[in-house]
Amino acid sequence: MFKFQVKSRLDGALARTGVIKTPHGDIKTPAFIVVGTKANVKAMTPEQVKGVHAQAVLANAYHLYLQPGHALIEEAGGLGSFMNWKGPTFTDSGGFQILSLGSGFKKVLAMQSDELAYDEVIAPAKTRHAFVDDDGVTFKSHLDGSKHRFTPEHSMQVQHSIGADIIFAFDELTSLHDSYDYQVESLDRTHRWAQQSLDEVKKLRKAHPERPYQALFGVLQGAQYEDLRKKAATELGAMDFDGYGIGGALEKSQMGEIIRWVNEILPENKPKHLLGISEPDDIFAAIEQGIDTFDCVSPTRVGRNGSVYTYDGRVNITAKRFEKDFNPIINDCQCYTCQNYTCAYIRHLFKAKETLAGTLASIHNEYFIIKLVDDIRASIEDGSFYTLQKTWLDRYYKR
RNA sequence: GCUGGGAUAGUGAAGCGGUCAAACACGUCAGACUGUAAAUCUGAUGGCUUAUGCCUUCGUAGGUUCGAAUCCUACUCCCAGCA
Repeated sequence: MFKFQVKSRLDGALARTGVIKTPHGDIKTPAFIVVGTKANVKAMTPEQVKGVHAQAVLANAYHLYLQPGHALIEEAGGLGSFMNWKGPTFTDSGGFQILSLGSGFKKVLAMQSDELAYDEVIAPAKTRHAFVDDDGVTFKSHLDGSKHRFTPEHSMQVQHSIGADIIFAFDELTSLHDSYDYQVESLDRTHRWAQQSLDEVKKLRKAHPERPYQALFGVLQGAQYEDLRKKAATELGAMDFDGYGIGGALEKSQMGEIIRWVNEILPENKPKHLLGISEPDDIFAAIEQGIDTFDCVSPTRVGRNGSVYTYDGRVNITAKRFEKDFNPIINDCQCYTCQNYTCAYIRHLFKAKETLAGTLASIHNEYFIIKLVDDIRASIEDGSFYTLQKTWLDRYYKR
């Protein structure tokens, strides 16, 4: 069982609200999906994840394949049961690791930061852990250096074993520093892999009719190029996916535009997921252009590293000025952290390297981003989206 | 009291005649983080500063030397052993 219903739309824009129905529950969209790469949201218990009003969790097939192994998760009754998360789950295909273990680039580039020449910044072959060929990717495990190979079929089998409600086709995530010719070649490969992923998933569904339906999302690449992005939307849009993921490296300033290019072409009755994005300005831009869900490591990663969201921007809570600040991070924030702890205490925990620091900061950050998306959803329903966007972002980026 | 050993920047600790404002670690300060090789990484850290610049530092006070954190003398304090 998998279904997506659009509930309301924003006049004259692609933004909408809706519901994704999965075997493990509904997701009200737009929704922020919390990342739990290794079958846990770092530094948070599932109760805490629920407490920040997360609707779903996204794990990673590559990591779980390496450890503890997808077969074990299957034996445990699937991802949700294994990790004690009762709601909907997603898994990423492992495609992102082609970038992060391969060329090793930043995924999002701010405008002027790409002045460096390709060979000045590209990871040299000897330090790479991922190598792409036409049929798949050979990975060197980041855990022990052992060699592993992912093909579209293999990724689907792994994700089938893990058993998330929504899974992603195996794709190649290129770097913005790759040449146009390479982007063309890579996009063709990703589209072949998309078809192979789809075929394999259909086969697996047929072979295991007793299993809950796993929705498969195709992933659009094409980097910063309009023609390639539109090609991706046209070709994948014609295929029988349950939804779409928009992926790839992109220039921050282009984000909304890229999403609009593809969402104007993709079938509008299918959910669109933006992979790996959660900065507030990006969230507004994405939702405005019709994104229904997105996931990101940022709230937990940044939180564990001492950075917390406020309405006036993100701040490092470890800064000296919080030493004697006995207020919560945000005065009227309803999250567990702000309801119970002061900046001074959280700063102390970070300075003392106590693990509770990362937990409290992650709780706050996840709550903050999820609440933002919840507020945006409400603003689409009552038509105040643009007002919220302007007032919210003006304040956040004022500094 | 005697005999050894030692005192170096916020802390620990290298250095034992010049290339020393002084390695390294920790700490401190600041910054970064967008499908998690991330509880990680980067930078600064004597003062003044744009500085390949100046000033003040290696327990204290003298001395030797062109030149001393490094050698000598005295003193102060610390540690160990012996009385």
